[in-house]
Amino acid sequence: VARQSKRPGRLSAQDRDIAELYGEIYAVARQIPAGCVATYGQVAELAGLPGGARTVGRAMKMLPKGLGVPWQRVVGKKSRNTAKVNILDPIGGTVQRKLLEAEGIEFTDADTIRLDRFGWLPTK
DNA sequence: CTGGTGACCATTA
DNA sequence: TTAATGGCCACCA
Repeated sequence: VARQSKRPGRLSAQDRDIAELYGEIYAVARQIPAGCVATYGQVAELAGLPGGARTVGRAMKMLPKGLGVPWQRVVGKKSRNTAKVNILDPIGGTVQRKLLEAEGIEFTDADTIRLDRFGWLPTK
């Protein structure tokens, strides 16, 4: 199937446009209540992007300031029941932990959060 | 187009 | 538990 020679409109993620995609991601992130965290994969799934965790990460990276999106509440997954803040990240760095602690989130380790205590349970 | 990169994740050893 | 591997998908050179 020689379909790629045309480059129609890069519809990799179904038929959603990129801007709409990021808008959806930001909309989901805004729904995370203070004092809770959600994983990248969780946000991706709620935004209609199963398996698009990296896309969420990229959306957060390019997040414009002043949009009111609580980026600090989107964290990486460590194990089945824990999430982690990447302290080594040059963007969020240690700032993310301070912001989360200011919202009442407690760390069980230098970079670990227990999801059974602070994980966001979406109100289906 | 190709190839490399990464605010990720699941699986395997 | 950690480390390595493969997959994922948008972005960039």
